[in-house]
Amino acid sequence: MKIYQPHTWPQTLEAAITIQESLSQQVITEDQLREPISYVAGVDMGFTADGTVSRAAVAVLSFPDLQVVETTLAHRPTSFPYIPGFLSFREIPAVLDALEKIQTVPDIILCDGQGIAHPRRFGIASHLGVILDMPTIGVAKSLLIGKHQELPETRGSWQPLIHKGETIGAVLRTRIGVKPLYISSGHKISLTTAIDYVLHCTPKYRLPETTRVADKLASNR
DNA sequence: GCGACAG
DNA sequence: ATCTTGTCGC
Repeated sequence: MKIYQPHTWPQTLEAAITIQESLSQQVITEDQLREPISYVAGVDMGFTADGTVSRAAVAVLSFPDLQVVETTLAHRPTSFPYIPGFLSFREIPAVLDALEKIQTVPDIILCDGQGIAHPRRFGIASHLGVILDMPTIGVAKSLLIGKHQELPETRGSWQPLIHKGETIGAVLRTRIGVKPLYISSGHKISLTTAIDYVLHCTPKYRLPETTRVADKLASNR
């Protein structure tokens, strides 16, 4: 798919914050999808043992049957350290390289990490969504910010994630007896719709099939 | 000032 | 994220 290069990549946290505060104003948390959805994609990152090389993987699956239709990989030198709150600056460059190779343009992208459940409401899913101007969902395995009530053990149960009095996402149980997932709107999708799609993509395991396929490729296994 | 902290 | 062995359960 064709990628329109957005902004230049910052070299300081101060510059990164300026970008986040500016672009976060473009995030849309209402449904603006092209339905019916035919393809969903998952993106994930892996790094070489010494961390100097980033490896991005993209997996496009058909929807709703979830069959793998295409995968791509991209490598590039790691250029930004991991700093909580700034994950996108470390991972998006390589992700864009991998997405550029994709022939089957997905209708929704599930990202590893937060959407608007972020200090400045601009996690990696939102950042990628704004750059691509397409629907993205934040699917994180752990909490970055926010608080929530206890979650029932039933699959599909969820609780709103609250930060500074506002609902920024949801804690979702995709399987009984395992840790929940942290879901949030990335761009052009509402929280409830995002939850629906995540549940549809997790028929058997804790993580979405999209993420599992991309994960395996990114970890080089 | 003291903790918390996506991957 | 990555480094690591065995172990519990379907």
